[in-house]
Amino acid sequence: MPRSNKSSAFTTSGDDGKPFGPPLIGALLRMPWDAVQQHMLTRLHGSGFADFDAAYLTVFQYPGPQGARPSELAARLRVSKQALNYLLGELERLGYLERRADPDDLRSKRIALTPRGSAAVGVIREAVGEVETAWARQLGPGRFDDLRNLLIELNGVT
Amino acid sequence: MPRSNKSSAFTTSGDDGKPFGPPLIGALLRMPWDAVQQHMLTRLHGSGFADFDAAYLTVFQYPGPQGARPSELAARLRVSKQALNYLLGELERLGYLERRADPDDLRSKRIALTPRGSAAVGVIREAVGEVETAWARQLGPGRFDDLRNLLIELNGVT
DNA sequence: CGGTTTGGTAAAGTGACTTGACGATACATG
DNA sequence: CATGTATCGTCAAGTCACTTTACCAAACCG
Repeated sequence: MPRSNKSSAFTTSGDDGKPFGPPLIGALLRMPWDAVQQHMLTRLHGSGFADFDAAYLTVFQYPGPQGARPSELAARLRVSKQALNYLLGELERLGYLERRADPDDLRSKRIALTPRGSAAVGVIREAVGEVETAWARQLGPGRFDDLRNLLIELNGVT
Repeated sequence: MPRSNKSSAFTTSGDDGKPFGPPLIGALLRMPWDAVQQHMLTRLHGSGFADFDAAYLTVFQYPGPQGARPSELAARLRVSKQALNYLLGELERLGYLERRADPDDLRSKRIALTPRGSAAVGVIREAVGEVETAWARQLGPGRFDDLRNLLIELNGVT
């Protein structure tokens, strides 16, 4: 996030004496999103990846950095290529990935996950899966599928 | 947003030759959330609040800063009180709010929105409402209500 | 070929954070 | 009442994920 995990507002208090309005759609999306993020970090830190900082999650956003060129990935993540390169340097230093020469273009590089990086990806997936399981149990499986399908449709629009 | 509009990952690419998995629940929540945030900022910047930075949205998170004490708000937002105080200083300098003495506790302050601050809150609400309207039209009104209700139930759990 | 665009990087600066320390007020206990 | 302790806001210094500016080298384009 940019700064990583900080972020934003979605609805606000009533002024003065007035009662609050109901939570609006922004807050409703943000809060479970925060919960997913938090669970991913907790599981990473407890699985041998204590050096995995919240900021690095940006790089691993769907569909992940594997095989991408730094410029392309920076554009996808909407940060400058310098900012991304800083994060890639940290991740390379910690052994999560490597920047390899691209045989097809001598100017370019390709990002390759190391075994350690792939293992971290596995933990992230597990963590997300655990959250999905917990939510499915809470809502009931059919209704969780409804939620997922509605979100997929919404993402298609956005 | 922290950092402003950047943020985090939720699912990742398949390694090497394998195909990608489907978008997981994290990504599905993050993407429309980003869209809401972006629309709020766009509307603010186009409505006389060009100096409203993305970082300030943090302070206006539901249910907003009105009447809160800085320490309490910092705890709610999970940032240090120093970090919040920095943002409050900026927002006070720009005329969005004031920190007033608390008559009940001489150590404490209370945050009060200025008219300008309340106007910005109004624009934020409008912006969220516009997004809701657009999504309701896309999904159909009944299905948008379903989405909202599922999210409310999920937030009740979290 | 020569001019322009594209990919990565180095350098310097910014701003939203952090931790540490502090004085002032509130509160709890003897 | 006195005295220790917890809490409030703030100052100061440092960190780090960014940004803008500037480059060089390779690719592409006529």
